[in-house]
Amino acid sequence: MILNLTDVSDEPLHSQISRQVRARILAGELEDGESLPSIRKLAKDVRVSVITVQRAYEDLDREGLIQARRGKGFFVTAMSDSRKESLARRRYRDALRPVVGEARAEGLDDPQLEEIFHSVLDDTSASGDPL
Amino acid sequence: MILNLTDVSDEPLHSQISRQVRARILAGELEDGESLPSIRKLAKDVRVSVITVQRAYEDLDREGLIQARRGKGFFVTAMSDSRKESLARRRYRDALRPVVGEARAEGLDDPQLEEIFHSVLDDTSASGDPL
Amino acid sequence: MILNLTDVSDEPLHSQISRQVRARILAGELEDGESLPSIRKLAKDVRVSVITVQRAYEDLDREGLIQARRGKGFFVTAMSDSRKESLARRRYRDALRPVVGEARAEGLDDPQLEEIFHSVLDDTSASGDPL
Amino acid sequence: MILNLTDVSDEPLHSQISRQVRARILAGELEDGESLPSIRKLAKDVRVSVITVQRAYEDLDREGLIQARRGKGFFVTAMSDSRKESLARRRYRDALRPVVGEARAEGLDDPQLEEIFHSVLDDTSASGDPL
DNA sequence: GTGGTCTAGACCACC
DNA sequence: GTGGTCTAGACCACG
Repeated sequence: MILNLTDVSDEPLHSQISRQVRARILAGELEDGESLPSIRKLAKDVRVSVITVQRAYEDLDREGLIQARRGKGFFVTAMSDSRKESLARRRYRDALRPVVGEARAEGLDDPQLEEIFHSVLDDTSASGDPL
Repeated sequence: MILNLTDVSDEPLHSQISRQVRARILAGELEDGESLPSIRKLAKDVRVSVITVQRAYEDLDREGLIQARRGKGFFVTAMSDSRKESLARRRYRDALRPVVGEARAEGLDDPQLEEIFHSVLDDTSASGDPL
Repeated sequence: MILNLTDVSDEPLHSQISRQVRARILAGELEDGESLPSIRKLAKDVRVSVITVQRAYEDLDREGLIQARRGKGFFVTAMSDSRKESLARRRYRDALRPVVGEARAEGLDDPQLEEIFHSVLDDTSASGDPL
Repeated sequence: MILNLTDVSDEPLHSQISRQVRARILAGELEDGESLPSIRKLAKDVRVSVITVQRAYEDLDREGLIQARRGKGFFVTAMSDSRKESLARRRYRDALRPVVGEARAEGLDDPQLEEIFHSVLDDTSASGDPL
């Protein structure tokens, strides 16, 4: 598995890992029941400590997106597409709320918020994987 | 000055302070040239360490929103309304980009992103100060 | 023999096997002297490794519930009903003690412990095989 | 804070720690808002690694029993007594269910389950802190 | 081979 | 001082 990691970010490494794996699961790029790379293998591949990958997987496990099977490794939890979409929507909504709230507090009104939202949609629509 | 601060949050205290002061400046609630509470007074009012307020003011100073006058304290930088709006727009845009990027990576398409964006606009429009 | 096994559980597979076989022996569902499925057959039936079944049988052997006869496989040890009951009581008691101890440490008093105990008895009395 | 830890148990150290701290919180022995020993201090006191204590606190934090305050340490979350009791009841109930289920599967009937339950209550009622 | 736990030691941001 | 993150290396149970 290929991940884009950087240590010049505020975001902890384990969070970068879990975020990117989560995106692939929710987007359906990883099939239900598909096995994830083992902790050790992924750690080696992306050049981080075993524990860092472990924390990332732990987080996804707690979210219910992946499951550890004894002695076999981690596997993508079976979920309906609508369940995946629902999770993605909730995450997006939760992330959006404070952004909109702060922009409003800084004096922007709804038409402005909309206009800029659309320009961001357009700017980024054609780009490759943004993670 | 009244600020809503909490120490059970991921956001550092100094950042909570600078964010709320910044919002008032950009929203025009603090007049150009108006003096800000002294570091010591604000620290006392909001019950945080002097150094925490200092750090918040430093951040705003670096952004150019406030200016220190030797021996007299900090003052709101004179800025045109369009300049303020431009700053707010840029901040909003920069905050929005990764949120939209991640939601797209998780499989949401533009109509979904729009729909949820509007529902967030509606949900939060009538609320009080969201900071 | 039909067993309910899952590898997404904290309980090791071999322990799930030995637990379910043990229950059938103590409940009298397996006759004294009855032969158990061979290690290989059971492993095939329930889709686990031979070594996993082996380990389960070893545990039961050590407990004296089953006995290996050279070249013939494993057989249920002959035991009186009262002996079986006594073993079941002891296991239950040993499992109960820490549960009660922890609940007490968390502030529950005896009437509460009793009330919840009875509600659990009622809740689960009509259920099917709980293993 | 004094904790009873043993490394000859199946239970991981961090779980022993969180379990004992949890019991004190739910039993009301630690007041709302009271500060817990710092991770480093407790680690030193009970002679385990800093990380082991950190995991224990992390678990309690996720359960909502304690909260980290930036730069100040961990504090007991304010909770009503009924909330505490409710949490203790749920934990007890969840722990009880599989114990009763297994005993039933091993052939014990309700009068037997009750009788032994009461004998366990009596046996352990006068004992000191069982953790 | 797999994940789970624990260790010692380090650096960072925050207060 | 505090907690948060990361590292390298170890041992264990499980399959």
